[in-house]
Parts: sequence; C-alpha cells; structure tokens
Amino acid sequence: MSLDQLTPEQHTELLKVRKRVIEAIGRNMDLYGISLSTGHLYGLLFFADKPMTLDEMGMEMKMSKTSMSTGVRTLLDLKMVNKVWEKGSRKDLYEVEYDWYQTFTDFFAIKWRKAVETNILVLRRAIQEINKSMAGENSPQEPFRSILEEDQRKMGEAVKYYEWLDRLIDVMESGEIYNLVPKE
Amino acid sequence: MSLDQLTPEQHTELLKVRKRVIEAIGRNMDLYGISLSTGHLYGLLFFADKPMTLDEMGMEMKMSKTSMSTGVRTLLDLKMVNKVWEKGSRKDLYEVEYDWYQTFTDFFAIKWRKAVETNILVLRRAIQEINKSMAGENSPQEPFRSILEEDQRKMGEAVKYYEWLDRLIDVMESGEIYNLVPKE
DNA sequence: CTTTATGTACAGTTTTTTCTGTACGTTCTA
DNA sequence: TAGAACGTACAGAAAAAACTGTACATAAAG
Repeated sequence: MSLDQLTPEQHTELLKVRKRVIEAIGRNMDLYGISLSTGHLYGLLFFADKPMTLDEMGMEMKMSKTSMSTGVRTLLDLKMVNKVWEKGSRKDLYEVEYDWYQTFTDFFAIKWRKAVETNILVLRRAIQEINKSMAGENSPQEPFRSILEEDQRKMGEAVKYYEWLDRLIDVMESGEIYNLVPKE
Repeated sequence: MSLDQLTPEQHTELLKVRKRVIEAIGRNMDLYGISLSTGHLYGLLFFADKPMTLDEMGMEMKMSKTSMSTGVRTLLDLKMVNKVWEKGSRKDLYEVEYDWYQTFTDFFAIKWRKAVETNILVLRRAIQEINKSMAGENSPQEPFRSILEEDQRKMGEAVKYYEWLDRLIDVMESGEIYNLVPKE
C-alpha cells in the first residue's frame, strides 16, 4: 500500500471513510452466503490500490494467514476476486473483480444454477417414481391415489418454476438481461 | 393430515418419496439465507394438504414449538408462507405460498432491495464527504489527493452498479421480467 | 371476571461455524 | 540436491447460531 506516504492524520481520515463503506458492503454480503469477516476482506481488497498478498491481508485485517487463505478461496470460488500474476513475486496476489455486474451474474451462474439443477433432478425422479407406482400391477386405491396425484401435481409446478429460473440464469449469463435493464 | 387413512406401507412409501425432495429443496434454501431445518419446515408445508398449526409442525418435525414459531416467522418475513384464517380455530394456520415466481421476486424485493438501498446511501455519503474534503480550505496535496480521487471513482462505479440492480429489482417486482423470460 | 388455550420472549444448552497455530507438502532458488 | 518461502490441511479453541423448556402476555371461551 502506498498509504505509508501519508501523514498520520490523512491516514486516519482515509481509513474512517473507507471503514464505513466496507462495513456496509461487508454486512450485506451475507446475500452471497459470505461471512461478515470475509465480506470485510472483500471490502479491503476493493479499496486496495494494487493486488495484495495473503500476508498483507492478514496484516490489515489483523487476522491469521489461514483465515485469509480460506476467505480468499471463498471469494475466488464465487469469482469475486481474481488471482493476479506478477513476475518476480513468488507470492499469490489477489484483486477484486471490479465488474460487479459480472460478479452478480456469476453468482447466479455458480450458486443458483447448481441448486436449480439438483432440484429439477430430484423432482423429476420423484415424479417418475410416483408414475411407476401408479401404473404398477396393483396400482394404489383411494385415498392413497389422490395424495400421490396431488404430490405429483405440486412437484410438476415446481419443475416448471425451476425451468423458468434456469432460463432466467441463461439470460443473465448471456448478457441478454442488459437489453431489458440497460447498464445506464 | 389425512394421511392416517393410509396403510402403514403406503405411509412409509409416501414419506420416503417426500423426504428426498424436502431434503434437496431444504438444503438449497440457504440461498435465501435460511437454515436447514427451516428449509425442511418449508418442505413439510409444501407437501401438506392443508394449512398447518405450530403444534402439528412440531409433531411432524419432532421439534419444539418455539422452533416452529421462529421458523415460521422467518418464512413469513420472506413471504414464503402465508397465514391462513379459519373460523372456529383459535390457532394460527400457515401454508406455503405456492406461487414460486412470486416467492422469488419477493425475495429480491425484500432482501436485496434493502441491501441496495443502504449501500447506495452509504456510498453517496462517502463520496460527498470526499468532495467536501477536496474542495475545502486546505485541500489535500498529492499523494493523498490521488488516493481520494481513486476511492471516489471506485465508489462512483459501485453506485452505478447498485442503481442498475435497483432497476433490475423493479423489473422483477413489476413482472416486466416475464416479457424477457416468459413463464412458459 | 375467571379460566383456558395459544404464541412468543428469554435464558441456558447444544450444535455449528469461524478462527487460530502448527505441521506439512510444494515450489522456487541457489 | 538442499534450503527457504509459501499456501493450506487439520485439530483444537473461540464465537455464533440454532434449539429447547419455562414463563409470561394476550385473547378467546365459559
């Protein structure tokens, strides 16, 4: 950080302003399923004027290097930070992904997509299973039959919803969403 | 539940099928910031053939009534379940909101909107503060000046992103999103 | 008005998550 | 090949969250 060139007063003022912003952003980061301190780490990287090493982060955050390692990994998995290569340095360097639109859509492409897919799979399998049960040799009588049919209907509706969500994620990933909601 | 009319075998089979689905849906519910067991509670209500009371939920979930109370409240806050009135009963009854599209958009309208608004507020305030600092009597010299300007630029970008997100949420809330991504 | 049923606040307990320090494997350097 | 620097796996400690039972407030019923 080039902040050591500043007077103590300037340094304090800067940190005061940044801290409030980092606090706010970090707190709302739970929407991404991220812990508060990892959110703060993100905030730190957001304001950093250059890619940081794990040791630097630990220094600033006053936390262990291990925590920085796991925190960065979490952010990396969500593509919220990127690994940066710098020749001459053996250390890994990280910086935030400044394209927040991309971060947002990546989040859906990574987390929500996975949920959608497994849920569709499980639901289809269950529907199938009921189908088999209904069509079998000794197909169930009332009132069991009605219950199975109702369950099946509900799950069918759920599948339809998930398919919609899947398409929505497509639209975000492809950038089509910006036709409907322009960046500016 | 009308399930007591079933034979033990039928009951077991039904629960087996439902359980797998509830498990899957419940697990992915963390995307809504909901704990696993509250997710299971949601799953239970999803398959229930009629609105349930807290006592019934506690019975089925094998958990305390207190937990059911807080779980339902969480789901209620997110509009994932609705309170149902039934004359003759003194107990509160709850059922899931079966319109999952609505549930999805409500989630954004409730949780994300709040985050967006507070973040925009905090960012604007910080930008303003830097502006004042820059224009003041003894406006800062380099290198402090550059750092402030850079912070300001970054925050300006962030605000633009949040304004976009705000518009996206509008589009979801208004239903315009279904023009771009039709329900079917 | 009294009694009874119902939902929730709260304190304490259990479970889960986060955080740390050490140890170890890997990779770069000499 | 040996040595040093680096990131992470892992086990234990600390912190946070979830869960329970009791007690209480509220409102309906008698």
